[in-house]
Amino acid sequence: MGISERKEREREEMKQLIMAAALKMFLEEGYAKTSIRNIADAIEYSPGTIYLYYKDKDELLFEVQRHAYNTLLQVFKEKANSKDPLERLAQICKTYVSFGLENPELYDLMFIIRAPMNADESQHKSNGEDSFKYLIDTLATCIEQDLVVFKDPNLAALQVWAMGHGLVSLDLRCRLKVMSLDEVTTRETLNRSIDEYLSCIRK
Amino acid sequence: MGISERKEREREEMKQLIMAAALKMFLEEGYAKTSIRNIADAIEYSPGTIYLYYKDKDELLFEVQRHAYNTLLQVFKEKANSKDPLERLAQICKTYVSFGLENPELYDLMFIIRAPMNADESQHKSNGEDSFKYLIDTLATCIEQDLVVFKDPNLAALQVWAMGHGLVSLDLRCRLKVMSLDEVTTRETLNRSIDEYLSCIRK
DNA sequence: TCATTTACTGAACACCATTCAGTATGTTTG
DNA sequence: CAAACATACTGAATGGTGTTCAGTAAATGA
Repeated sequence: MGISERKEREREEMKQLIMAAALKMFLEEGYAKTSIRNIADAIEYSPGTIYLYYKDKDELLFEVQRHAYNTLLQVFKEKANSKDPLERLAQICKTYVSFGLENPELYDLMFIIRAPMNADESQHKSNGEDSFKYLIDTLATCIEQDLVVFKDPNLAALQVWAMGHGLVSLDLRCRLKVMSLDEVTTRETLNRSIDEYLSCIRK
Repeated sequence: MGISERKEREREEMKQLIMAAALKMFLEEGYAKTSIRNIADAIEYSPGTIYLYYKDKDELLFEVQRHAYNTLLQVFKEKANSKDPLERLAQICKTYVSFGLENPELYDLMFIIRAPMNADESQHKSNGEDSFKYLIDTLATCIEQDLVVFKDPNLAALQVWAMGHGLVSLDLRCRLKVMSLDEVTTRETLNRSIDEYLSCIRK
């Protein structure tokens, strides 16, 4: 009997419907300003229904994050695929920063917002791991070929990520105001910082 | 007549009372979980009273931030005051990271939380500027004495800050889970990253 | 002493996330 | 086919939130 299969499929479709609406509204209005009621309104169901598919608002955010991490990985595979590992590393960094600046709300959901990485310990390792692995692998190749000053790919990846995330998140949180540079140059400033940093770690 | 002076003083004391209670509760419970009602309860006033002294919850947060930035600057002056500019730079970085790890809630309020830097454009330049200037000055001295690879103190400060902030905020948001290192070594890992980075930018 | 200003209250408003008794529909079983 | 059961969904209710504002009581000034 294919009924239970159909039910399962319908359930998955419903989860997708909710997730898509949530994503859209998170991006347009931000996580905090998007209420379960709003999402329910948007998909023309009652608020209670959403709780039949997601435990709470955080679980919904978690689902959206998973989606976003996959997106980032896809972008990496598209725009950071040079054969030359050093070049690829540069592409990864530039792509990461562009991604953050062009999708500020999405970046927020992925890397800055509090919930739900803190509470829920179990599953999250898998979340975003692939994108991070993409960076680690590239750095491992760089290290193998003796192109960078690093020795441990993990530590190297942490450092590179920290630099990228630091630049993007300081900008998104308007902490670059203290530097008083006009908006047009913000992006250029960040890119120059990345370039300077990369030339530092190059051997 | 000293009445208006006394009133002014009393007003300032009341603002301090509210701010102190807010800070305490922000640190203990976090910004989001601290309600105006809770603060009012703590100081034994009605919720409405708080709005006679602060426009809204964000303005209260802003006041707390101002306080926190001053604290950070004091810590810098205490623990990062070596005569040798390179040494001082290292001290600043280490102090910054320690400050973040030891005061996670405070760090959150200062650098990660959304409100209110975004909305309110006017005053915030002054906020935290002093601490940033402390870093810029140190880097300017390093550049003068040709000790680092940088040329522009502003860009240099941005990069150093980004690295520090990146490391701390990724840790606070549990994004280092992807690296699966035991807790004891987290701090050591961050310190080693800082050291490695500093040796990169040294000439 | 009396009018006015000031400080404060706390109920009310419009939201929020979440729960759950109740309903209505789809599915399985006798 | 009908009755029993399972599933999907509703929407009102609970206990919270930030914020406002009419009303009160005390301090001040005339």
